Amino acid sequence: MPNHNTLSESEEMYLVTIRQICEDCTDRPIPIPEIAQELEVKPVSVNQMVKKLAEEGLVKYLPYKGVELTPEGRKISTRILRHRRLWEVFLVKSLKMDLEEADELACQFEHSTTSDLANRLANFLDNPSVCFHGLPIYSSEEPVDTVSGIALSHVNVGQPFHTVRVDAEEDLRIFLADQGVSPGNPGSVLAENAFGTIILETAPGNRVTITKDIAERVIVEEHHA
Amino acid sequence: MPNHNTLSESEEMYLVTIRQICEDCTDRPIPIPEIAQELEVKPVSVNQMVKKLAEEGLVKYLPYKGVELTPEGRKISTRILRHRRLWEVFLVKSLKMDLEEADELACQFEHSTTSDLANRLANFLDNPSVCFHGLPIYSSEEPVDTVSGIALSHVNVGQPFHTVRVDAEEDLRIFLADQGVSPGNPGSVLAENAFGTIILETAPGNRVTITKDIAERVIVEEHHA
DNA sequence: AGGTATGTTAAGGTTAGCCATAAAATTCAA
DNA sequence: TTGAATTTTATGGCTAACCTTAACATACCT
Repeated sequence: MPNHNTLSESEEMYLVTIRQICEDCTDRPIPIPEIAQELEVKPVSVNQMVKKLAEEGLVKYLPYKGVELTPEGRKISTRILRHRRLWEVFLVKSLKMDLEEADELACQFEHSTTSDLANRLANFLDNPSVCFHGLPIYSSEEPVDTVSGIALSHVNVGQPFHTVRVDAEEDLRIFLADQGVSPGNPGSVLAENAFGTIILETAPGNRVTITKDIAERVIVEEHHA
Repeated sequence: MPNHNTLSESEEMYLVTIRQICEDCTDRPIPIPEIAQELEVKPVSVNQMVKKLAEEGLVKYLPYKGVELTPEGRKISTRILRHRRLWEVFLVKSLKMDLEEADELACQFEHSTTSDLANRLANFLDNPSVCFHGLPIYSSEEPVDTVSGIALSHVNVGQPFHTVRVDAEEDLRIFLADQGVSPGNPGSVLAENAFGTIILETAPGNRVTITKDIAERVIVEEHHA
């Protein structure tokens, strides 16, 4: 039972930093030296923090590759950003503060903000969908692309889905992307055969066959109803 | 940069505790053992904290008598209570939170709340005069010291004054206090020389030389005819 | 004066957390 | 395969706070 309510400010900083690098680029793992540069600390320090976060199940560390957020880590960083941005909106919109001061305070307040409070605040503000920087204010429902993500290898035949993440090295990611299997892209499982492969359709008429062990590394979200 | 914005949570707790005992009873000095009991710590710990608060000019300590708030300490504890209670009102009234949870959060938020923010919040809430416990929400008017206090570096030669506050880290505060430059203590400026230092007399025959950049951090009130 | 209460000082222990250097081990990549 | 990069471990330092015990010092009051 990871204790996510007790993240230090520093842990939150690391998490959010990773999250934001993730968002800028795509889903590649973030190398430790890159995080170190961003936060202006030595790589070894990042290494330790990453180890800590990994123990808490918030990131997945692939040595020599980099760091990526687990669904849990993604959820938490999402929550942090949601809370910050809600406060920002409140401070700017309701209290007419300067954006810059508001951001600073929002960051402070976030540390003491429970999900319940955030929901109340969101409601009070008429559930804004973006902050004053134009960045999204995620819903309190766990953001689609994360919590409900499951491995493609576990998706039933006939099930439509869209890809959320591809846990693989660059070559494989590019190969899959070429076939239409990349974050955001929809698809459906046409069939599953006896040789440990599954057949997808990633666009009308565009069929792709991949092995199950590759499918295990493709995280998708199923389309329901 | 007043030292007063950088009180630790514990310092705030002590200050508010003293304040509240003061309000219950009248203006008698509060004995240290009483504070110790209230906060469930040993008297010696209170002694140290009181010493610290006294150095910062927030309380006046009368050995064997007790502690009382200085105007500055009163002002700060007032501000803390104001901020807490404003948050309480916002959380309960606008966000419909339970009073108990609201109080807890209000206490957290108060630590990051600037006067400016509090004023905006008060305004937003139509300047409530009591919180949900029926306790007063003090106004933001802050008299005395702030207005009349000026940096010792700006005091003219010959001018008598008394020290109001020393905006400095502990070592320097102690050093200055040893020389007679501490909140409440009088003095006068004897001379100013070409080396960027000034000479004070803090007691008959007791002369002190300090640099101007230190003097900049000593806030005093001038004695006018 | 003498006991009790209170104050003071010195020294140390604790918690919580971060970051760093150095050196050894491993992996990567040309 | 070999040098460069990366990782890991072990150690240490540092900040910021707070609280405590022990021992000594002082004041208060009868």
